[in-house]
Amino acid sequence: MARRVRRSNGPLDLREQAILRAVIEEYVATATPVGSVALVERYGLGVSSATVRAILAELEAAGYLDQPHTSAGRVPTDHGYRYYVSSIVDSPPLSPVEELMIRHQFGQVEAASEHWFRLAATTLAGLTHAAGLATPAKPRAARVRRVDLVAIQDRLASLILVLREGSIKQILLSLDEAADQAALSAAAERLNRLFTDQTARQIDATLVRFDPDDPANILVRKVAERIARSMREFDTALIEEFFSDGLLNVMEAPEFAQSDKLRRVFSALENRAWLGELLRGVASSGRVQVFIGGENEPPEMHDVSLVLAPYGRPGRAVGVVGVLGPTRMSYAHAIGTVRFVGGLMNELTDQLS
Amino acid sequence: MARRVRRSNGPLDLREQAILRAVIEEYVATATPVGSVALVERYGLGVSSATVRAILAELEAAGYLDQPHTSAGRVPTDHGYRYYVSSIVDSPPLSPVEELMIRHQFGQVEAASEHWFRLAATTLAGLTHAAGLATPAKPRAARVRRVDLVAIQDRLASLILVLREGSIKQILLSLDEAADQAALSAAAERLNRLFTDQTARQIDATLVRFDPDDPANILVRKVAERIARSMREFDTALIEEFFSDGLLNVMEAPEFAQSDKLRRVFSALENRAWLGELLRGVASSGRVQVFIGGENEPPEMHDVSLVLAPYGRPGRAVGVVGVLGPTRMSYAHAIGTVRFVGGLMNELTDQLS
DNA sequence: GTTAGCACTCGACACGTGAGAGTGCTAACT
DNA sequence: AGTTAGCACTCTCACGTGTCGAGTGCTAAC
Repeated sequence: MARRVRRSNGPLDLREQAILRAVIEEYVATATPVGSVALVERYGLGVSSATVRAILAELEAAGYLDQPHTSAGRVPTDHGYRYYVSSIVDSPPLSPVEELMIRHQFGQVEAASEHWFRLAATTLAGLTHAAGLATPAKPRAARVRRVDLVAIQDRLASLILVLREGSIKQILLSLDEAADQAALSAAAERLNRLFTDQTARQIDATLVRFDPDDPANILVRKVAERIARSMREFDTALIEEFFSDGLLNVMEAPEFAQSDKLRRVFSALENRAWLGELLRGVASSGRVQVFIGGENEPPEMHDVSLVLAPYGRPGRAVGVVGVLGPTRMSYAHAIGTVRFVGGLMNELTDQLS
Repeated sequence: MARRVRRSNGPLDLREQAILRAVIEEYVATATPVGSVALVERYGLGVSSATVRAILAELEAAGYLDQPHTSAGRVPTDHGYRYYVSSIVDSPPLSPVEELMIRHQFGQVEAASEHWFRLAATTLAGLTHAAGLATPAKPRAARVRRVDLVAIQDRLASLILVLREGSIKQILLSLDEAADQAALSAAAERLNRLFTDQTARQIDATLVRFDPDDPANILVRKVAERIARSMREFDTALIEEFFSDGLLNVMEAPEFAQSDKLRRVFSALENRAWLGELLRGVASSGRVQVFIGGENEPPEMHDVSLVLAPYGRPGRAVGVVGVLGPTRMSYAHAIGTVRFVGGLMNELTDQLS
């Protein structure tokens, strides 16, 4: 008699929490539905399997767990994972050893900032055994750091445009009339004097005041217009670049062993609109965020989770690093790792102005 | 009576060739072992299935075909594919429509040469429904095109090194003593005067003649050494970068549907030593090359084939583009496409000096 | 409120069977 | 001599069946 019935849908009591955690951890480790007996055996809960069964039934009724079929163990739902994740906001950080290893890897890469974000993705992939994701830090509005012009042929020049925050663009220019390296260098010098630290909008404003009849302005104007155009493109792009590594790690998870689910996930990643919106949200939130299975809008992403952290300087230049893994993922570890790598990227980008 | 027996292991006669081709084309199309009946039905060979069977048995004995089990149809061996490939050296080129599409795509990319090779990989992946591969054109010995120094903080500067053939490196420099932008610009100017078009070796030679006691030389020397070091690293790297796209296309092939073979292929691609050697060979061969299944040394690559073409200028700067697909691949189409894209990359890199 | 006991459910696995595809061989035909 | 129809044979694959075991929910006793 006296069957346990949840008195309310209020917060879970301590024992329920413990069992939910145990189910999730066991399931994350084994990838098979977990039953009441295994639970009491491996987690020393101090009660019998029958009691655990009663609680499992409650947790299922409350939507935290699910049962693939009548006589199978329980599996966490997205809702269950969400509860679990919110209970570990203050997750244990990485071990000092791991931190040192990561810092060492970044030390190797010779301060080539345009490669940092790739390295972040690779590192995250290695540490979490999931896919690592990263975008470069993208300023809200690009500013010129340095302009250079190199002669290639008579009427062909290479424009090298270095933006603040370390992005470099190389653009081929075809000129209206021949110009030697000296002329190009002079033009570049003038461009630097005029436009260093300026945004596309500011360049446009300056150009308006140019004397259209002065022949000395022709080359400079042409290049400046090209620069402004390139910067406008850069500004309007949602994500300039997007790097992922270790997608193969995810393939190893048994839930993706054979189905083509994973392939759909990969294609969905090409959907820049959704991803861009997501990343933008994370970037402006300023903290680590977790998106679990069905919480992701595209149906293809319902079987995977994302753990994302922003880095950079809010309002100036921001990027995102994170991991993508199966919903059945070690969130505590993933969150700790992503948080640390995000912090490291903060430090690194701080060095660059 | 009078069972057909191959009189010699000389070249195949016309009918045998036709049947071998038919088997391969049918198998490439259907991915299932092909039997004698299907063959006469779909390829109007003008003989009965019994005759075809006799010939199939011969081709099998000669090593061109294989039988998964007694009562299955035939499947081409690597040897069979090799024969087929060598019989289509003068493969039909792409259709004009396809060529136009490709050119159009490259037209879109705004002459940013460091992205061309990626685009080549992406294009190849799309056209062949296999994985596209590409390396950037890598000069035998890097030469300086342009050096630039940008102040970041008091003792921190960004060195921007543009190499010929379009490669750009950004390197963070920590200075021994503070230097403002003017000082850095002056140093950069001097570096450009001294070292434009020089190799790492030539820079080293020039530095030896520097007066070690002249304080004006300190900054220039430090930067020059860093430049030379970076260029030496660049020179010794087998493949600077290696880009692949569309690995997912290969996943769609039924032979890789579930097994983890493909994962091993992916890992094998990380084996830079083998791949570097292979690419180097292709680059110096000057023509499209095909590597079929077991012809690849690493055992993980025994189920895939590579079609690779070099581009660039022999002796100066060369790169490789190509595709990776299942052994059961449409070689004629792949070869035609790879050849065309390789030629296009030739045109494009020719523009840059 | 907890626990032992028990009937019940359902997937996983092994096994057996039949259909179908494709072969090699033989004997007759051109 | 080369080609073809016919046929027995082999092997895979799909399907249905039966058994096993894990895990459950329920009930009655503690």
